[in-house]
Amino acid sequence: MRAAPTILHLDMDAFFAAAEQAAKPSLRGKPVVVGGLGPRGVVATASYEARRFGVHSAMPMGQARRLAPNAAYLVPRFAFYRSISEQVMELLGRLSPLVEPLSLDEAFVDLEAGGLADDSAGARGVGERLRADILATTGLTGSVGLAGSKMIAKIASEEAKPDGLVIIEPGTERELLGPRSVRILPGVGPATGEHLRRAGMTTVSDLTEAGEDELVRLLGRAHGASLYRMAQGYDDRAVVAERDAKSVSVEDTFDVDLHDRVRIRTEVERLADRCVARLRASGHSGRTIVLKVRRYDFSTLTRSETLRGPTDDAMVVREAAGRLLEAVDTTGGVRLLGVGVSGLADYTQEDLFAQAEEERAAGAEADAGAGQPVGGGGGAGEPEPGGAVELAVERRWAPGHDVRHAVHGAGWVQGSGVGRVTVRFEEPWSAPGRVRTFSVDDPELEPSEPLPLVRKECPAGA
DNA sequence: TCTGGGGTCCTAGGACCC
DNA sequence: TCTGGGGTCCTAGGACCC
Repeated sequence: MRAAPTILHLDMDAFFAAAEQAAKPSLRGKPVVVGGLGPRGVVATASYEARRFGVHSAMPMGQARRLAPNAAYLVPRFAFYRSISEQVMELLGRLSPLVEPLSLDEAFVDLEAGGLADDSAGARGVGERLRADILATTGLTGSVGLAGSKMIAKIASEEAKPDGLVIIEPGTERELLGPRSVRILPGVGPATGEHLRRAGMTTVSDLTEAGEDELVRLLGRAHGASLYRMAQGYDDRAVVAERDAKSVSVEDTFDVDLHDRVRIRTEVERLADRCVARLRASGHSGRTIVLKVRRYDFSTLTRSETLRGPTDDAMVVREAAGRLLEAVDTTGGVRLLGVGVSGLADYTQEDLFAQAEEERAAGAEADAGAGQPVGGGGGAGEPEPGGAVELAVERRWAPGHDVRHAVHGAGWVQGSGVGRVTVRFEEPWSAPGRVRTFSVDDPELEPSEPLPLVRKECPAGA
């Protein structure tokens, strides 16, 4: 809590969808929906044009398609969004050493620590300059909230959306929050909101009137106490630059439920391998292996096992996940499987060698007991069940992905099916382009990298 | 065409230890 | 000698966030 609004919250506007519109001139001003395109996909981000049809994040894709049948539907391209995000975070880093990213498109910045602003007018100047710089370097808009605390800065950026800046002056928080729904407070989601409503509390001032004891009784120690403070506009959480990862996990939802135990087992092993790859890439090893299973009826369970020491050995994680799976009833079918590792330790070379040996020994004991050694021959090179070729084609020509054609130049996949792929030829800085259709195995067509959204350093006079 | 994927934090009970 | 109290670790589940 500070006397000047020097905590800045930046939130990029409809980030994934806006990035796609910036890359694809023909989509500007049109409804765009980014998300999973499979039968069980959900919306990640909807452009403002699509939101007018009622489409929003986390909505099932099928529902979005009914609401906005003429929108463009695209799969997310995380590597592309990450590269834009890095440019934005770099700009934030120029404002202060204290930058706390919350996701690819959101961050807190402590302007006081940066020494660039110590009052309201200064903060506004920094915020407006930041928005201009973001637009100039990425071609995208972001909204800025400025306040004396994280919570209020975040509420301010929400009010500023889209493409705006809002300052909430310290001292005005309580009157601002009082009449608002409890749902604007961080940590109040559907369940807590409903809980509070049943207790007769719908606005923030209802919470302050109820008092801390009542909220603690209703919601538990930590949640109740923190909610009471938030409701009074009191929030002294610091902006924290570096936070250590606590877990790494991967999960897959399958287009159709899995029933075959053998198939389920191989999927778990695949997930274990992917999880370990991510774990190692992050420079960690971990001690607790978690298996997640979502059944046909959406009921979800987790089973975990803690090893004697941290590991980043794929076989160790596979075997642990496999043991956990053996104790799970999968009759009726499985819609999602996940494998995670928590209890992370920093990776060190010596540890790993010694621990791998130790776990191998422990694994051998366990196998002897269970009588179920992991079969040889399993692994990445195994033939896929039917549809592998179609799947590869789908991935290669996924909607929204960039391509290059030997004659027509740069473009992106608008759609594909029955052996054809439709490409729109345009670049971020060109006029909307025209569409052409090719065979999926046209030798002149190949996938390519995203183009920068803003043209670098044009030669003089351009 | 009903519900993604990657995380964080909290609670609660039992085991175990002092 | 019929029943304490606190701390930590582990497991499972749930709420929430983007």
